Amino acid sequence: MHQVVVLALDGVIPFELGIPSRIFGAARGPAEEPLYRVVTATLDGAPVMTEAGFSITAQHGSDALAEADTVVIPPSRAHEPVKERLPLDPSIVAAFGRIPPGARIASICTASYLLAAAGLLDGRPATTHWRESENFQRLFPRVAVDANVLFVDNGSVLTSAGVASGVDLCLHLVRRDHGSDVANQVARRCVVPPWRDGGQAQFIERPVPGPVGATTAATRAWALEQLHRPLTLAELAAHAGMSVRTFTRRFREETGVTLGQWLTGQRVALACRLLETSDLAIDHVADRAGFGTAGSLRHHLRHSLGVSPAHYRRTFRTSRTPTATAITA
DNA sequence: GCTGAGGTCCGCCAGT
DNA sequence: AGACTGGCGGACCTCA
Repeated sequence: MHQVVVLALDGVIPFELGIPSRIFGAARGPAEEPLYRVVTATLDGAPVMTEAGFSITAQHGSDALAEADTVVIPPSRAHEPVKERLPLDPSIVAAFGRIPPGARIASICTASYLLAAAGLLDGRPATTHWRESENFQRLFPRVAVDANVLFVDNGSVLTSAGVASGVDLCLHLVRRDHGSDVANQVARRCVVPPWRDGGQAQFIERPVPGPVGATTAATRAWALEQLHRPLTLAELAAHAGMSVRTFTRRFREETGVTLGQWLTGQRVALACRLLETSDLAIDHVADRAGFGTAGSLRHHLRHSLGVSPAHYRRTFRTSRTPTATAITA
């Protein structure tokens, strides 16, 4: 079973600490079987004092990280030395070293400081609590900070904005692993919205070409300008100066997804932006985002976000407020 | 929801 | 020998 390890560091904030076990723990398969095992660990297995003044006793030490498929780090006081430009505590570095190479690592709120200090966010987009974004960007110029999103998914490394966006992040991971239906059920069980209303982008998915030096990066950037028209594998391979086979292989290695999945993800994101910011008819949105028909757009939007285009637009537009940025705080 | 055409993905394998 | 490339073909997916 997929194992989620929540790493509770000294001074952890109890609210965020509880989010992963609540969300992942509520995910059920067709026969009501749990889909995740969630365990909480501390660095040495000893109790830690929370930011709320009570201590918690976890049943695992950082050795549990070696068995993790997903590691979630809630915010704590542990990032304070990083803000003073001190190196990451060796015990945290050692704990990170135990995480298997294939595992995902996700931070909630200011825990993104720890991921950045460990170099996991270099050259990648990320987010953090909006009040910290300026300072974060100053400390980590190699990270592309976006304070206007609820979370950023880089495939194996994920960051979320303040506090409750941890819920959105965990729901996103459930959706990624098991689809919208399971994620929506979790949301219903936990009485939270399956996706968040708000005056800012709901999420971004691999928004920029991947690692620096990636050989398909220029072609991906080029493709982003051409989303409105049909793009074929052969055409993109030719643009990259590779055979179709090599391009397919490189693309998978560099992005973690296939070309088709990536294109669909980018087109869904573009359609969402058009739905949010324009009054274009649905079939015009479909056309501009490169979906052949409105039916195709509907299919993909429902698959990715669990809602229809009209529903998405209605929710987003009616909830927009001038103080929207405060919603993620 | 079904269907057929065309596109995509990826294991396999030979060539460099 | 080992790494990389690219063609082939069958399974699978997407779209209208």
